[in-house]
Amino acid sequence: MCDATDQNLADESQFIHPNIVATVQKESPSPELLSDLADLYKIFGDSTRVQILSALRVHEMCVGDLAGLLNMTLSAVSHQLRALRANKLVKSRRDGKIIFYSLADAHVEAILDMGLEHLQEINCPPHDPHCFEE
Amino acid sequence: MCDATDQNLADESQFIHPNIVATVQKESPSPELLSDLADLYKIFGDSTRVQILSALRVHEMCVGDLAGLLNMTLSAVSHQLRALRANKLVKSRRDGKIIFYSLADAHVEAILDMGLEHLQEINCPPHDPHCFEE
DNA sequence: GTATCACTTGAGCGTTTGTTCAAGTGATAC
DNA sequence: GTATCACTTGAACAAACGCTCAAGTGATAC
Repeated sequence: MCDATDQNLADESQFIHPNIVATVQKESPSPELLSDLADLYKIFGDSTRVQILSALRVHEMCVGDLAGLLNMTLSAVSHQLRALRANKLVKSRRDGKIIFYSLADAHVEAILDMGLEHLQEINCPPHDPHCFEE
Repeated sequence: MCDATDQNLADESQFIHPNIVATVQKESPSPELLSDLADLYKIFGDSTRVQILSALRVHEMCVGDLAGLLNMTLSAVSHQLRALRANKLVKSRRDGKIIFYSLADAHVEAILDMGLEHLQEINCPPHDPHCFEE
């Protein structure tokens, strides 16, 4: 743990509220970890990849069927599957000539659900007073 | 240009496993909703924005302090705050000349936590000795 | 009024990203 | 062996993205 008087970064030179900045510096995760977090969300931040993940959530699928479902080329889907594989969000098994893809673990589903929940909240739910205007 | 066998449902025409595709089509959310979901995650998919959100989670902050904390220009931070505002992930209040930003609601924290949890699972799962696998 | 502060906004620019196209790999069938 | 199928991969290119710079806005102080 850090000393409470340690303000070597948030001193009086440049900050309007140095004490607040010092507190935030202490309590927020490191920029490196947050950068990894951003990289993870970046994978979910594409329509094609989210559609693939959402489809695989229902059933394992081969690349050709995924391409037909999304109305995209085999190559485009394969490129995105590569990104999903690299980030361990999907796994694959081979059966003869066909390769079946499926979600890597339950965490992927949880992340999808979390986002869908938030979307519903944002779109002014019927009986929720937390509906901002503008 | 579509061929004569192109149909709106997954029949025997182009798919290797038409019944699987049909099931997925029925059970997966619409492409429009999934596109909105991708747009939401896109906001979380940038290191600067995640750092801002993570900082605001600890305490409300003004733009200048955020810029100092992240070691970025006022303009760069303001541009990202605009994106966060547009997606209702942060809210602001004015106090004289200073504008304080804070997280819009608890859902934002939950999404951040979900991602951080997943990162920990990926790096060193408790029962899996498969660390540093590639 | 002018000046300053805190912040926003638009244009410009280099970097990143996602798709297409063409070529290549690995497995099955003959 | 050759042929075909299912899929992958690398290069290329347009579109989207994030930062910088300069100008602009709104509030306070004088």
